Amino acid sequence: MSNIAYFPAMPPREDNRPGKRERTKTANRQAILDAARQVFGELGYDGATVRDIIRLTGLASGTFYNYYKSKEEVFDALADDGARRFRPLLRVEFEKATDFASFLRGAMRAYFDFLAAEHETWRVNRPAGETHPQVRATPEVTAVFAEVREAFERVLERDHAPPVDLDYLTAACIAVAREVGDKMLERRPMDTQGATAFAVGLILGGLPALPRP
Amino acid sequence: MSNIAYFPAMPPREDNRPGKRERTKTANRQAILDAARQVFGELGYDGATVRDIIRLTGLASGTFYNYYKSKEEVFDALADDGARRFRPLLRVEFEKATDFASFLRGAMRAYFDFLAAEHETWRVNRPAGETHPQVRATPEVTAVFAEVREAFERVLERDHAPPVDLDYLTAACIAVAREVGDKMLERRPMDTQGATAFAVGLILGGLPALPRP
DNA sequence: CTCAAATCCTGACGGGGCGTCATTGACGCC
DNA sequence: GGCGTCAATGACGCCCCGTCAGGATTTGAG
Repeated sequence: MSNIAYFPAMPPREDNRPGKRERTKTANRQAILDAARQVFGELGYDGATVRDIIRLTGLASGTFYNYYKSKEEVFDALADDGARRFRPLLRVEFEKATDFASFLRGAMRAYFDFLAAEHETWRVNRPAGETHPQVRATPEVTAVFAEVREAFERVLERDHAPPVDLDYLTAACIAVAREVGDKMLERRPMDTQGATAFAVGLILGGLPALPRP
Repeated sequence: MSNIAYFPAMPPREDNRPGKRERTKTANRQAILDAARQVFGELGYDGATVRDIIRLTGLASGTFYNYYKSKEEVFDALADDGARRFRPLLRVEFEKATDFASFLRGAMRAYFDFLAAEHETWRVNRPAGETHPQVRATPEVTAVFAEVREAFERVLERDHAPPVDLDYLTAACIAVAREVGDKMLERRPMDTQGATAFAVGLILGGLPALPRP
C-alpha cells in the first residue's frame, strides 16, 4: 500500500508554538484556576478543599502542588488575576484625567463597571451566612493600591490642591468603593452609574472639608 | 461522736450564687474565649486550630464542642463580644447628639477610641502577609450596623436634611471608619483625634454633595 | 447522710483532607 | 531509535476534626 501521509497523525509544527510540555503546563494552570473559581463559587472559600478543586480538573492530587502551594495560593492567584486585568483600565483613566475630579469619576466608574462584569463570571452561590472571602494583599493587589495612591498624589499636585493625608484618603476611597460596590451588586438592576454618583459625590464633597495636616 | 460541723468541708452557701455546675460552665466558656483570643493573636485565624485553643485551657478536646461548634464559632463569639460592648457607647452618642454632625463626630470618636483600647488587649502578632481576619456578620455585629443606620435615619430627619441613599451612606461610613481605623492603628502615636477629624470631615463635607435619589 | 439521676468532662477513635515522594511514562533532543 | 529530563500520578503518613461511650462530679430528694 502507498505510504504517502496525506493527513499525517501529527503534522510537523512550522510555527514557533511552544512544545507540548509548555502547552500542557499552561493548560493545567488554567484548568486549576477555572476549577478553583467554580469551587470557591459553589462551596465558598472556607468550604472548599484542594481535593474539590483538583477533582474537577481530572488531574492527580500531587499535580496541584506542582502549580500552587495551597488553597490559599490559588485564591490569591485569582485575586491577582483580577487586579492584573483592572490595572490597565485604571491607567487609562489616569491618562484621560484632567484633574482630581475627573480622575476619581473615571476610576470609580471603571471599578464599578469592572465589578458588575466580573460578578457575572464569578457567579457565587454563597452558603448562607458566609461573608465575602477577604481579598488578600497579593502583589498585584498591592500594586493597584499603590497606583491609586500615586495617581491621587500627582493629580492633586497638578490641581494645586492643598495637602491632605494621602494614606487616609487612599484608604477611605478604596473602602468606599469596595463597600458601595458590594451593596450595588445586591441591587437589581445593578446601577453602576448611581453608585458612581454616590461615591464620587461623597469624596469630592468631602475633600475640601478635610483637615490640613 | 459529736457531729457538729465546725468547719464543714463545704460550707453552706448563704448567697444566691449559682451552683458549681453553672459556675464551671461560665468559667470554661470564658477560658475558651480567652485562649482563643491569645491563639488567634499568635497564630492568626488560619493558622489556629481548635486543638491549639483547647490545649491552652487544659480541658479535653471534647469539652470544646460542648461550648462551640467550631473554630469559626469561637471567632464569631469574640467579634460578638466586641460588638456587644461597643453598642452602649454608640447609644450614648445617639442620646447626646443634637444633629447629624454631632452624632457622627461622637460615634466616630467613640469607635476610634474603642479600637485603640481594644487593640492593646488583642495584641496581635500576625504572621507576615496574613490579612486581618474578616469580621463576619454575627448577630451582634449586624445589630450594630442596623443601629447605625437607624440613628442616621432619625438624626437626618430631625435635621430636615434632604433625602439620601441610606444604605450606601451607612455602608460608606462604616467602611471609612474601618479602613481609617486600621491605618490609625499602624501609626505611632495612635492619633484617634486626627483619625476622627479626617473621617468626620470627609463625610460631613460629602453629605451635601450626595446625589438626591 | 445516702443514693440515684442528671450533667458534662474525658480522651480514644474513625474519618478525611493535607502535602510528599518514589515511581512511571511521555517529551525533547541528538 | 535511544537517552536524559521532567512533570503526572496516587498511595502514604501525618495531623486535625468532631463524636461518643464511659466515668467522674454535682444536685436534689428522701
